[in-house]
Amino acid sequence: MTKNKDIADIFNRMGALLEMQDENVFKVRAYYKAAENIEDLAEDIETLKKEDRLSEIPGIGQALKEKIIEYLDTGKVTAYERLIKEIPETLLDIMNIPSVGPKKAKLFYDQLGIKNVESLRKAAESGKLLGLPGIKEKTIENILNGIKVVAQGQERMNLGKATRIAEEIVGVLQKLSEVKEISVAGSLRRMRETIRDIDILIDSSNPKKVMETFVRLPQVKSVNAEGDTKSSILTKENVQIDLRVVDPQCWGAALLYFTGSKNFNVKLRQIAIKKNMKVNEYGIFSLKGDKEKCIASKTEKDCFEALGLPYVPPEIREDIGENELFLGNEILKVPKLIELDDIKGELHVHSTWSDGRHTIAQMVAAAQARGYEYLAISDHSPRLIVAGGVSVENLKKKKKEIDELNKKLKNFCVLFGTEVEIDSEGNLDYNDTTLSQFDIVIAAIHSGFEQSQEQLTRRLIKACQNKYVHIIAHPTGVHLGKREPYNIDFKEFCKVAIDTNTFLEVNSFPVRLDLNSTNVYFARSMGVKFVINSDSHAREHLEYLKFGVAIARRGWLEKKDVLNTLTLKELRKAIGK
DNA sequence: GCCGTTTTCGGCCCGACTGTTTTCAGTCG
Repeated sequence: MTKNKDIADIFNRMGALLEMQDENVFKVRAYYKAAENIEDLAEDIETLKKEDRLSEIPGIGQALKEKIIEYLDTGKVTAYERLIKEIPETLLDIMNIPSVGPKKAKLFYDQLGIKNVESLRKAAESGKLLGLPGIKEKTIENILNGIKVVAQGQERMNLGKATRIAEEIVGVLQKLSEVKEISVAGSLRRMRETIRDIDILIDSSNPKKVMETFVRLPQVKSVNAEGDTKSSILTKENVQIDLRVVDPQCWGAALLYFTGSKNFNVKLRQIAIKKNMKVNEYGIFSLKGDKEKCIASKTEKDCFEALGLPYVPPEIREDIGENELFLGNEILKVPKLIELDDIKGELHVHSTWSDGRHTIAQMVAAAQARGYEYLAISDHSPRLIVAGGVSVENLKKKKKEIDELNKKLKNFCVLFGTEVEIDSEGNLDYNDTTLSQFDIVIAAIHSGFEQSQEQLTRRLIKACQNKYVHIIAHPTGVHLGKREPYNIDFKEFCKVAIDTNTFLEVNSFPVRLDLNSTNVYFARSMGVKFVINSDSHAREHLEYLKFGVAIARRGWLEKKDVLNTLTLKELRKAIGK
C-alpha cells in the first residue's frame, strides 16, 4: 500500500504548489480531495489500476487517473516534476508553519528568495521581512513562534491520549456555572484513531467568562487566539485545543458543524443547496426569495430532520462509506451500529501468567463489574520471551486455576485462551494437541514485520487455516506513532478468513486500534466477521474497549458482525471450524 | 480538475479570527 501513500503525497504537494501559483481554487481543491480519497483507500492502488478501476475512486477523473498511471508505470509524474522546477519543493515546509500559507510562502520566495524554513527564520530575526506588503512586527513574531512549534513537532496523538486530555479540560470547564452544555467535537467526537487538535464546544450565554477561564487553565502554555466565540490554546504537552462557545439556541447546528468531518459538512451543504436551504453553524435555513428563515438549530436531530435526512452518528460522518451513505441529495441508509452495551464478554486479555499485571481472579472481578458474562484469559505463548509466554507445563496449572475459579463463579465463565505466536513460516508456537485444549485460540504476529508481502500474507493465511485458530489478533501490526502496519495482501487475507471461519480482531488498545476503521469497513463489505478485544494487560485496560467499539462503528459494524456480542452458548457454536 | 435524475458547461460550503488595513486578504478549520 506504499504506492497509495506516495501518490497521495504527490497530489497533496501538487495542490500546495498550484495554490502558490494562484491557480484556480477549485482545481487546487480537486488535488487535495483526490489525495485524501487515495489515502483512505483500503485497497492497493496498483490492484485498482490492474483491474481498470481507478475511476471508481471519488474525485479521480481523466487527468488525475493518467497521472496515477504514469506514476505507477514510470515512478514519476511529469506535471509534478515541472512544478518543482518552477517552485522549490522546500517551500512546502514553509507552508507547514502556522500562520504561513501559500501566499506568504510565495511572497517570501519572490521578494527575498527564501527557500526553506532556516532562511526564513534568519530573515525574520534580522528584520528583512519587515516592509514587505502586509508584514509587520506581529506577523514576524507569529512566524518565529510558528517555526518553534513545528520544530517541537505536533504529531497526531492516539485516541486514548486525546480522550484523557479532553476529559481533564472538560472536567474543569463543566463545573463553571456559566456552562450549560459541553461536548467534545471534531475528530475526537468522531473517534478517529489519531487526533491532531482537540475541539470542545460549550453552550453558554456568557462566553467572556468561559473564554477567560479557558485561556488561564494551568495546562495552557500559549494562547493562539482569543475571541468571543472561538479561542485556541497550546497545552504544555503541545496539544492544540480549540474552544468554541455558542448560544444555547444554536447548540445542535454548532455541534453538527464542529463535529465534521469537513467533507461530511460539505455534503450536507450541497444537499441543502439543492433543497433551497442553507447550512451554517447557526442553523438550517430555508431560502425563499431574499429571505432566509432558521428552521432548525437546537439539536443535531432537529437539523438532520429539517434537511429531510436521518440522523447520522458522528463515527460515520466520514469519507469511509460515503458512497454507501449518500445518493444524490439524499442519505441512503444509516446502519444500526454496534454499541458498547452489546458486548457480552471479552476474549483477549492477559494475566500474571504472562505479561499481565493482574491475576486471573482480579481480571475476572473487573470483567464482572463491567457486566460481562465471560472472559477468555489469553496469555502469550513461550516464543514471546519478553512477555513471559506460558510454557506447556504451566498451561496445565493455569487450566486448573481457571477450572477451580469457574466452580466458584455464578453466571460467569472464565475461558481458557491463548495468544499464540505465528512464527516466520506461519507455524504456531504450540502443537495441535496443545491447541486443541484451549477454549479460545488467538493467533498473532509479533516479529518478522519486515518480510515481503507474500511471506507475511502466507503466514497469516496459514494461521487461519489451522483448525484450532479462532481469531487473528491485531491483524496489521500497526503501532500508532511508532510502526507502520506490515505489508499484507489484505483482500486475500480476508477471503481466507471468511473461508476458514476465522474472526478478525478489532484491538482496542490505544496504541494499536488494529484493524483500523478503513480495514474494518473494507473487510465487512467482503463478509468478514469480527471480535472486539481490549488486549488488557491490567484490569484498568478493560476500559479501552470503548475505543475498539468506536472503531467498529466507524467501520459500519452492527451487532451481528461481532462475535463477542453473543451469549456464551451462541459463541461456542459460532466459533466452530 | 471533477462532476451531472434540472447541467458535458458552469458550477464547485461557510464563517471566525488576525493583522493589516480604513474595507480586506490570508489563514484556518
